[in-house]
Amino acid sequence: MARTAGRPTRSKAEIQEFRSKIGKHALEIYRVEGFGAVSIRRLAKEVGCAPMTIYAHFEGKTDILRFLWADVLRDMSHDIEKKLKSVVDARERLRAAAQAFVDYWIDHPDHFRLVFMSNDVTRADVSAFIMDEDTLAHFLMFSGFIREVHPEEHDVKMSTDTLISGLIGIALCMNTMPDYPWADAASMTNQLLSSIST
Amino acid sequence: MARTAGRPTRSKAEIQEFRSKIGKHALEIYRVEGFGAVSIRRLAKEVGCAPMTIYAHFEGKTDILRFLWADVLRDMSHDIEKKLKSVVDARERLRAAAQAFVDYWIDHPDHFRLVFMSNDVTRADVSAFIMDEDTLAHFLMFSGFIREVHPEEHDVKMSTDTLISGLIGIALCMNTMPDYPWADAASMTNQLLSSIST
DNA sequence: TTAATATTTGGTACGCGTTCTATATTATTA
DNA sequence: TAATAATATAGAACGCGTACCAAATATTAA
Repeated sequence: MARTAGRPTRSKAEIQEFRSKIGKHALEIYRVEGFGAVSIRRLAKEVGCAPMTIYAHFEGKTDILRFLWADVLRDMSHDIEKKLKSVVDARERLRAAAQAFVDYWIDHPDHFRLVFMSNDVTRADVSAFIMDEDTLAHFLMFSGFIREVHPEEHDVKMSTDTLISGLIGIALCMNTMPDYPWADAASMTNQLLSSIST
Repeated sequence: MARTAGRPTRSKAEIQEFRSKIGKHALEIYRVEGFGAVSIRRLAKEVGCAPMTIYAHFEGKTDILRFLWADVLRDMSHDIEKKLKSVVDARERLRAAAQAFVDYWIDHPDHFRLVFMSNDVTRADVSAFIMDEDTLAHFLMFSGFIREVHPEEHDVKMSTDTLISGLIGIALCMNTMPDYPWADAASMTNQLLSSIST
Protein backbone atom coordinates (compact mmCIF):
# COMPACT_ATOMS: atom_id res chain seq x y z
CA MET A 1 0.00 0.00 0.00
CA ALA A 2 1.36 3.38 -1.05
CA ARG A 3 2.12 6.01 1.54
CA THR A 4 -0.40 8.82 1.53
CA ALA A 5 0.26 12.38 2.56
CA GLY A 6 0.45 13.46 6.16
CA ARG A 7 2.62 13.14 9.20
CA PRO A 8 4.11 9.68 9.43
CA THR A 9 3.57 7.40 12.35
CA ARG A 10 6.07 7.76 15.15
CA SER A 11 9.02 5.51 14.63
CA LYS A 12 9.52 2.63 17.01
CA ALA A 13 12.59 4.39 18.29
CA GLU A 14 10.66 7.56 19.11
CA ILE A 15 8.01 5.64 20.94
CA GLN A 16 10.63 3.69 22.82
CA GLU A 17 12.44 6.86 23.76
CA PHE A 18 9.38 8.57 25.12
CA ARG A 19 8.33 5.51 27.06
CA SER A 20 11.71 5.15 28.64
CA LYS A 21 11.84 8.83 29.49
CA ILE A 22 8.59 8.49 31.39
CA GLY A 23 9.71 5.20 32.88
CA LYS A 24 13.00 6.61 34.09
CA HIS A 25 11.35 9.55 35.72
CA ALA A 26 8.80 7.31 37.39
CA LEU A 27 11.71 5.28 38.72
CA GLU A 28 13.31 8.42 40.10
CA ILE A 29 10.17 9.50 41.88
CA TYR A 30 9.58 6.08 43.32
CA ARG A 31 13.12 5.76 44.61
CA VAL A 32 12.93 9.04 46.47
CA GLU A 33 9.32 9.21 47.54
CA GLY A 34 7.88 5.76 47.10
CA PHE A 35 5.23 4.34 44.86
CA GLY A 36 2.46 6.48 46.22
CA ALA A 37 4.14 9.54 44.78
CA VAL A 38 4.11 8.23 41.24
CA SER A 39 1.11 9.67 39.45
CA ILE A 40 0.37 10.30 35.81
CA ARG A 41 -0.44 13.95 36.38
CA ARG A 42 2.78 14.57 38.21
CA LEU A 43 4.80 12.58 35.73
CA ALA A 44 3.40 14.68 32.92
CA LYS A 45 4.10 17.93 34.71
CA GLU A 46 7.66 17.06 35.60
CA VAL A 47 8.54 15.56 32.27
CA GLY A 48 7.03 18.49 30.44
CA CYS A 49 4.09 17.09 28.57
CA ALA A 50 0.34 16.98 28.89
CA PRO A 51 -1.19 14.18 30.89
CA MET A 52 -3.04 12.96 27.84
CA THR A 53 0.17 12.57 25.90
CA ILE A 54 1.14 9.87 28.34
CA TYR A 55 -2.02 8.01 27.52
CA ALA A 56 -0.94 8.04 23.91
CA HIS A 57 2.13 6.07 24.90
CA PHE A 58 0.92 3.95 27.79
CA GLU A 59 -2.20 1.94 28.32
CA GLY A 60 -2.58 3.24 31.81
CA LYS A 61 -0.79 3.59 35.07
CA THR A 62 -0.10 -0.09 35.48
CA ASP A 63 1.65 0.02 32.15
CA ILE A 64 3.99 2.63 33.57
CA LEU A 65 4.58 0.77 36.80
CA ARG A 66 5.88 -2.15 34.77
CA PHE A 67 8.94 -0.03 34.13
CA LEU A 68 9.75 -0.22 37.79
CA TRP A 69 9.61 -3.98 37.93
CA ALA A 70 12.85 -4.39 36.11
CA ASP A 71 14.55 -2.22 38.69
CA VAL A 72 13.12 -4.12 41.60
CA LEU A 73 13.98 -7.48 40.11
CA ARG A 74 17.51 -6.37 39.42
CA ASP A 75 17.83 -5.32 43.03
CA MET A 76 16.50 -8.68 44.12
CA SER A 77 18.96 -10.55 41.94
CA HIS A 78 21.85 -8.56 43.32
CA ASP A 79 20.70 -9.36 46.80
CA ILE A 80 20.58 -13.06 46.07
CA GLU A 81 23.93 -13.07 44.33
CA LYS A 82 25.52 -11.38 47.28
CA LYS A 83 24.21 -14.02 49.63
CA LEU A 84 25.33 -16.82 47.34
CA LYS A 85 28.92 -15.69 47.06
CA SER A 86 30.24 -17.82 49.84
CA VAL A 87 28.11 -20.86 49.08
CA VAL A 88 29.75 -23.54 46.99
CA ASP A 89 27.74 -26.71 47.39
CA ALA A 90 25.18 -26.96 44.61
CA ARG A 91 22.37 -28.20 46.80
CA GLU A 92 23.06 -25.55 49.37
CA ARG A 93 23.20 -22.92 46.66
CA LEU A 94 19.71 -23.85 45.54
CA ARG A 95 18.47 -23.73 49.10
CA ALA A 96 20.15 -20.45 49.86
CA ALA A 97 18.84 -18.89 46.67
CA ALA A 98 15.30 -19.95 47.43
CA GLN A 99 15.62 -18.65 50.95
CA ALA A 100 17.09 -15.35 49.80
CA PHE A 101 14.30 -14.99 47.28
CA VAL A 102 11.61 -15.35 49.90
CA ASP A 103 13.47 -13.17 52.36
CA TYR A 104 13.81 -10.40 49.82
CA TRP A 105 10.08 -10.14 49.30
CA ILE A 106 9.37 -10.33 52.98
CA ASP A 107 11.93 -7.64 53.70
CA HIS A 108 10.57 -5.42 50.94
CA PRO A 109 6.81 -5.68 51.12
CA ASP A 110 6.26 -2.58 49.04
CA HIS A 111 8.36 -4.03 46.26
CA PHE A 112 6.38 -7.21 46.47
CA ARG A 113 3.16 -5.30 46.17
CA LEU A 114 4.42 -3.40 43.18
CA VAL A 115 5.47 -6.45 41.23
CA PHE A 116 2.91 -9.04 42.23
CA MET A 117 -0.11 -7.15 43.43
CA SER A 118 -0.36 -4.13 41.20
CA ASN A 119 -3.42 -5.14 39.27
CA ASP A 120 -6.32 -2.89 39.94
CA VAL A 121 -9.16 -4.74 41.57
CA THR A 122 -11.64 -2.57 39.76
CA ARG A 123 -10.54 -3.96 36.44
CA ALA A 124 -12.37 -7.03 35.31
CA ASP A 125 -9.96 -7.90 32.58
CA VAL A 126 -6.83 -9.79 33.37
CA SER A 127 -4.11 -7.40 32.46
CA ALA A 128 -1.08 -9.28 31.36
CA PHE A 129 2.13 -9.31 33.33
CA ILE A 130 4.30 -8.94 30.29
CA MET A 131 7.94 -9.66 30.80
CA ASP A 132 10.87 -9.30 28.55
CA GLU A 133 13.61 -11.87 28.53
CA ASP A 134 15.87 -9.89 30.80
CA THR A 135 13.16 -9.68 33.41
CA LEU A 136 12.34 -13.34 33.12
CA ALA A 137 15.97 -14.22 33.62
CA HIS A 138 15.71 -13.05 37.20
CA PHE A 139 13.28 -15.86 37.80
CA LEU A 140 14.75 -18.48 35.60
CA MET A 141 18.06 -18.46 37.43
CA PHE A 142 16.38 -21.12 39.52
CA SER A 143 16.41 -23.41 36.52
CA GLY A 144 20.17 -23.25 36.58
CA PHE A 145 20.38 -24.03 40.26
CA ILE A 146 18.00 -26.95 39.91
CA ARG A 147 19.93 -28.32 36.98
CA GLU A 148 23.12 -28.19 38.99
CA VAL A 149 21.57 -30.21 41.75
CA HIS A 150 19.68 -32.61 39.52
CA PRO A 151 21.49 -32.93 36.21
CA GLU A 152 19.42 -36.00 35.41
CA GLU A 153 16.10 -34.35 36.19
CA HIS A 154 13.82 -34.87 33.25
CA ASP A 155 11.48 -31.98 33.86
CA VAL A 156 13.49 -29.07 35.12
CA LYS A 157 10.97 -26.63 33.80
CA MET A 158 8.13 -28.01 35.85
CA SER A 159 10.29 -28.11 38.95
CA THR A 160 11.33 -24.54 38.35
CA ASP A 161 7.78 -23.34 37.86
CA THR A 162 6.57 -25.15 40.94
CA LEU A 163 9.42 -23.76 43.00
CA ILE A 164 9.02 -20.19 41.80
CA SER A 165 5.27 -20.08 42.23
CA GLY A 166 5.57 -21.77 45.58
CA LEU A 167 8.15 -19.29 46.80
CA ILE A 168 6.06 -16.40 45.57
CA GLY A 169 3.09 -17.91 47.35
CA ILE A 170 5.00 -18.05 50.62
CA ALA A 171 5.95 -14.41 50.21
CA LEU A 172 2.40 -13.45 49.33
CA CYS A 173 0.93 -15.19 52.32
CA MET A 174 3.41 -13.80 54.79
CA ASN A 175 3.04 -10.36 53.31
CA THR A 176 -0.70 -10.09 53.09
CA MET A 177 -1.67 -12.19 56.10
CA PRO A 178 0.93 -11.19 58.67
CA ASP A 179 -1.42 -11.85 61.55
CA TYR A 180 -1.84 -15.50 60.76
CA PRO A 181 0.82 -17.54 62.57
CA TRP A 182 2.49 -19.03 59.54
CA ALA A 183 5.20 -21.60 59.99
CA ASP A 184 8.48 -19.79 59.52
CA ALA A 185 9.53 -19.00 56.00
CA ALA A 186 12.73 -21.03 56.13
CA SER A 187 10.91 -24.20 57.10
CA MET A 188 8.28 -23.76 54.41
CA THR A 189 10.95 -23.04 51.86
CA ASN A 190 12.80 -26.20 52.80
CA GLN A 191 9.67 -28.27 52.60
CA LEU A 192 8.88 -26.78 49.24
CA LEU A 193 12.37 -27.63 48.05
CA SER A 194 11.88 -31.21 49.14
CA SER A 195 9.22 -31.54 46.47
CA ILE A 196 11.68 -30.96 43.69
CA SER A 197 14.49 -32.99 45.19
CA THR A 198 12.70 -36.04 43.86
CA MET B 1 -14.11 5.36 86.68
CA ALA B 2 -17.49 6.99 86.99
CA ARG B 3 -19.50 7.67 83.89
CA THR B 4 -19.64 11.33 83.06
CA ALA B 5 -22.46 13.05 81.27
CA GLY B 6 -22.90 12.85 77.54
CA ARG B 7 -23.93 10.41 74.88
CA PRO B 8 -22.56 6.97 75.57
CA THR B 9 -20.26 5.15 73.24
CA ARG B 10 -21.95 3.00 70.65
CA SER B 11 -22.45 -0.49 71.90
CA LYS B 12 -20.54 -3.28 70.24
CA ALA B 13 -23.83 -4.54 68.86
CA GLU B 14 -24.63 -1.21 67.25
CA ILE B 15 -21.23 -1.00 65.66
CA GLN B 16 -21.51 -4.56 64.45
CA GLU B 17 -24.95 -3.92 63.02
CA PHE B 18 -23.88 -0.88 61.06
CA ARG B 19 -20.81 -2.60 59.73
CA SER B 20 -22.77 -5.59 58.57
CA LYS B 21 -25.40 -3.39 56.98
CA ILE B 22 -22.72 -1.71 54.90
CA GLY B 23 -21.03 -5.03 54.26
CA LYS B 24 -24.21 -6.69 53.09
CA HIS B 25 -25.01 -3.90 50.73
CA ALA B 26 -21.50 -3.94 49.34
CA LEU B 27 -21.96 -7.65 48.75
CA GLU B 28 -25.17 -7.00 46.88
CA ILE B 29 -23.60 -4.42 44.62
CA TYR B 30 -20.61 -6.59 43.92
CA ARG B 31 -22.72 -9.62 43.06
CA VAL B 32 -24.77 -7.67 40.54
CA GLU B 33 -22.28 -5.22 39.12
CA GLY B 34 -18.86 -6.41 40.15
CA PHE B 35 -16.18 -4.98 42.35
CA GLY B 36 -15.69 -1.89 40.31
CA ALA B 37 -19.16 -0.73 41.22
CA VAL B 38 -18.52 -0.81 44.95
CA SER B 39 -17.63 2.66 46.11
CA ILE B 40 -17.88 4.39 49.44
CA ARG B 41 -19.86 7.30 48.07
CA ARG B 42 -22.39 5.02 46.44
CA LEU B 43 -22.58 2.78 49.47
CA ALA B 44 -23.37 5.77 51.64
CA LYS B 45 -26.00 7.08 49.30
CA GLU B 46 -27.79 3.78 48.93
CA VAL B 47 -27.64 2.85 52.57
CA GLY B 48 -28.83 6.27 53.59
CA CYS B 49 -25.94 7.81 55.45
CA ALA B 50 -23.24 10.33 54.84
CA PRO B 51 -19.96 9.15 53.34
CA MET B 52 -18.17 10.35 56.44
CA THR B 53 -20.26 8.12 58.66
CA ILE B 54 -18.76 5.14 56.90
CA TYR B 55 -15.32 6.37 57.78
CA ALA B 56 -16.39 6.39 61.39
CA HIS B 57 -17.04 2.67 61.15
CA PHE B 58 -14.45 1.47 58.67
CA GLU B 59 -10.80 2.23 58.27
CA GLY B 60 -11.16 2.61 54.55
CA LYS B 61 -12.36 0.86 51.47
CA THR B 62 -10.20 -2.20 51.95
CA ASP B 63 -11.81 -2.64 55.32
CA ILE B 64 -15.17 -2.86 53.59
CA LEU B 65 -13.97 -5.22 50.91
CA ARG B 66 -13.01 -7.63 53.65
CA PHE B 67 -16.71 -8.28 54.06
CA LEU B 68 -16.77 -9.74 50.61
CA TRP B 69 -13.99 -12.18 51.31
CA ALA B 70 -16.14 -14.35 53.49
CA ASP B 71 -18.63 -14.67 50.67
CA VAL B 72 -16.01 -15.58 48.12
CA LEU B 73 -14.38 -18.10 50.41
CA ARG B 74 -17.71 -19.71 51.17
CA ASP B 75 -18.33 -20.01 47.47
CA MET B 76 -14.93 -21.57 47.03
CA SER B 77 -15.53 -24.08 49.80
CA HIS B 78 -18.84 -25.11 48.29
CA ASP B 79 -17.15 -25.60 44.98
CA ILE B 80 -14.51 -27.85 46.51
CA GLU B 81 -17.02 -29.84 48.53
CA LYS B 82 -19.05 -30.48 45.42
CA LYS B 83 -16.05 -31.85 43.63
CA LEU B 84 -15.07 -33.99 46.59
CA LYS B 85 -18.41 -35.70 46.94
CA SER B 86 -17.58 -38.69 44.85
CA VAL B 87 -14.02 -39.05 46.06
CA VAL B 88 -13.47 -41.55 48.86
CA ASP B 89 -9.79 -42.35 49.00
CA ALA B 90 -8.09 -40.07 51.49
CA ARG B 91 -5.02 -39.44 49.40
CA GLU B 92 -7.12 -38.71 46.36
CA ARG B 93 -9.34 -36.41 48.41
CA LEU B 94 -6.35 -34.32 49.37
CA ARG B 95 -5.20 -34.19 45.80
CA ALA B 96 -8.65 -33.34 44.46
CA ALA B 97 -9.12 -30.65 47.07
CA ALA B 98 -5.82 -29.04 46.24
CA GLN B 99 -6.63 -29.18 42.57
CA ALA B 100 -10.09 -27.75 43.07
CA PHE B 101 -8.63 -24.95 45.18
CA VAL B 102 -6.23 -23.89 42.45
CA ASP B 103 -8.86 -24.31 39.75
CA TYR B 104 -11.30 -22.12 41.61
CA TRP B 105 -8.92 -19.18 41.71
CA ILE B 106 -7.92 -19.65 38.12
CA ASP B 107 -11.55 -19.81 37.04
CA HIS B 108 -12.45 -16.73 39.09
CA PRO B 109 -9.60 -14.30 38.63
CA ASP B 110 -11.62 -11.35 39.89
CA HIS B 111 -12.33 -13.16 43.13
CA PHE B 112 -8.66 -13.96 43.46
CA ARG B 113 -7.76 -10.33 43.00
CA LEU B 114 -10.28 -9.30 45.60
CA VAL B 115 -9.05 -11.65 48.27
CA PHE B 116 -5.33 -11.79 47.64
CA MET B 117 -4.44 -8.65 45.76
CA SER B 118 -6.63 -5.94 47.21
CA ASN B 119 -3.93 -4.06 49.04
CA ASP B 120 -3.44 -0.66 47.61
CA VAL B 121 0.02 -0.26 46.18
CA THR B 122 0.08 3.34 47.24
CA ARG B 123 -0.02 2.37 50.87
CA ALA B 124 3.31 1.85 52.48
CA ASP B 125 1.97 0.17 55.56
CA VAL B 126 1.18 -3.49 55.45
CA SER B 127 -2.51 -3.60 56.06
CA ALA B 128 -3.41 -6.75 57.85
CA PHE B 129 -5.47 -9.46 56.25
CA ILE B 130 -7.52 -10.06 59.34
CA MET B 131 -9.54 -13.22 59.34
CA ASP B 132 -12.08 -14.52 61.72
CA GLU B 133 -12.17 -18.18 62.57
CA ASP B 134 -14.96 -18.97 60.13
CA THR B 135 -12.94 -17.49 57.32
CA LEU B 136 -9.80 -19.28 58.35
CA ALA B 137 -11.67 -22.55 58.40
CA HIS B 138 -11.98 -22.40 54.64
CA PHE B 139 -8.23 -22.69 54.46
CA LEU B 140 -7.63 -24.99 57.34
CA MET B 141 -9.77 -27.73 55.87
CA PHE B 142 -6.52 -28.78 54.28
CA SER B 143 -5.21 -29.68 57.70
CA GLY B 144 -7.98 -32.24 57.97
CA PHE B 145 -7.20 -33.74 54.60
CA ILE B 146 -3.52 -33.94 55.38
CA ARG B 147 -4.17 -35.55 58.72
CA GLU B 148 -6.33 -38.17 57.03
CA VAL B 149 -3.54 -39.05 54.66
CA HIS B 150 -0.72 -38.83 57.18
CA PRO B 151 -2.09 -39.60 60.64
CA GLU B 152 1.44 -40.02 61.91
CA GLU B 153 2.68 -36.74 60.46
CA HIS B 154 4.36 -34.80 63.21
CA ASP B 155 4.03 -31.36 61.74
CA VAL B 156 0.68 -31.09 60.07
CA LYS B 157 0.62 -27.36 60.55
CA MET B 158 3.78 -26.76 58.61
CA SER B 159 2.64 -29.04 55.83
CA THR B 160 -0.67 -27.25 55.71
CA ASP B 161 0.93 -23.84 55.57
CA THR B 162 3.35 -24.89 52.88
CA LEU B 163 0.58 -26.43 50.85
CA ILE B 164 -1.78 -23.48 51.16
CA SER B 165 0.80 -20.87 50.37
CA GLY B 166 2.12 -22.97 47.52
CA LEU B 167 -1.33 -23.39 46.02
CA ILE B 168 -2.02 -19.70 46.35
CA GLY B 169 1.29 -19.03 44.69
CA ILE B 170 0.37 -21.21 41.74
CA ALA B 171 -2.91 -19.36 41.41
CA LEU B 172 -1.17 -16.00 41.70
CA CYS B 173 1.38 -16.80 39.04
CA MET B 174 -1.11 -18.18 36.57
CA ASN B 175 -3.45 -15.30 37.18
CA THR B 176 -1.02 -12.43 36.99
CA MET B 177 1.42 -13.83 34.46
CA PRO B 178 -0.86 -15.58 32.00
CA ASP B 179 1.52 -15.04 29.11
CA TYR B 180 4.33 -17.00 30.67
CA PRO B 181 4.09 -20.65 29.63
CA TRP B 182 3.69 -22.15 33.07
CA ALA B 183 3.64 -25.87 33.48
CA ASP B 184 0.02 -26.89 33.82
CA ALA B 185 -1.62 -26.29 37.15
CA ALA B 186 -2.41 -29.93 37.80
CA SER B 187 1.21 -30.98 37.42
CA MET B 188 2.47 -28.23 39.68
CA THR B 189 -0.16 -29.05 42.25
CA ASN B 190 0.86 -32.68 42.24
CA GLN B 191 4.50 -31.81 42.60
CA LEU B 192 3.68 -29.50 45.44
CA LEU B 193 1.73 -32.26 47.11
CA SER B 194 4.69 -34.56 46.83
CA SER B 195 6.56 -32.29 49.19
CA ILE B 196 4.16 -32.99 52.02
CA SER B 197 3.78 -36.68 51.31
CA THR B 198 7.09 -37.16 53.01
C1' DT C 1 2.66 26.06 -1.11
C1' DT C 2 -1.09 23.24 -0.17
C1' DA C 3 -3.61 19.53 1.36
C1' DA C 4 -3.61 15.61 4.23
C1' DT C 5 -2.66 13.14 8.18
C1' DA C 6 -0.50 12.03 12.94
C1' DT C 7 0.23 13.72 17.09
C1' DT C 8 0.12 16.79 20.99
C1' DT C 9 -2.21 19.96 23.78
C1' DG C 10 -5.50 22.23 26.83
C1' DG C 11 -9.68 22.19 28.87
C1' DT C 12 -13.52 20.05 30.79
C1' DA C 13 -15.65 16.41 33.07
C1' DC C 14 -16.82 12.25 36.01
C1' DG C 15 -16.39 9.57 39.93
C1' DC C 16 -13.22 8.04 43.04
C1' DG C 17 -10.78 7.65 48.16
C1' DT C 18 -9.69 10.47 51.60
C1' DT C 19 -9.24 14.40 54.79
C1' DC C 20 -10.80 18.52 57.11
C1' DT C 21 -13.94 21.67 59.32
C1' DA C 22 -17.96 23.33 61.10
C1' DT C 23 -22.52 22.27 62.43
C1' DA C 24 -26.24 19.50 63.91
C1' DT C 25 -28.18 15.61 66.37
C1' DT C 26 -28.48 12.40 69.93
C1' DA C 27 -28.53 10.18 74.50
C1' DT C 28 -26.97 10.48 78.73
C1' DT C 29 -25.97 12.52 83.62
C1' DA C 30 -26.34 16.21 86.85
C1' DT D 1 -34.28 21.17 82.02
C1' DA D 2 -29.51 22.11 81.18
C1' DA D 3 -24.95 20.75 80.42
C1' DT D 4 -22.08 17.39 78.24
C1' DA D 5 -19.97 14.20 75.39
C1' DA D 6 -20.42 10.90 71.41
C1' DT D 7 -21.77 10.75 67.05
C1' DA D 8 -23.61 12.07 62.47
C1' DT D 9 -23.90 15.24 58.95
C1' DA D 10 -23.05 18.50 55.05
C1' DG D 11 -19.86 20.67 52.32
C1' DA D 12 -15.68 21.77 50.46
C1' DA D 13 -11.25 20.46 49.12
C1' DC D 14 -7.20 17.70 47.22
C1' DG D 15 -5.24 14.78 44.01
C1' DC D 16 -6.13 10.87 41.58
C1' DG D 17 -7.09 7.78 36.92
C1' DT D 18 -9.42 8.17 33.01
C1' DA D 19 -12.30 9.82 29.14
C1' DC D 20 -13.78 13.04 25.53
C1' DC D 21 -13.12 16.83 22.39
C1' DA D 22 -11.79 20.76 19.79
C1' DA D 23 -7.82 23.33 18.59
C1' DA D 24 -3.06 23.55 17.57
C1' DT D 25 1.11 21.70 15.69
C1' DA D 26 4.22 18.91 13.09
C1' DT D 27 5.46 16.38 9.10
C1' DT D 28 4.82 14.42 5.00
C1' DA D 29 3.16 13.76 -0.37
C1' DA D 30 1.47 16.10 -4.13
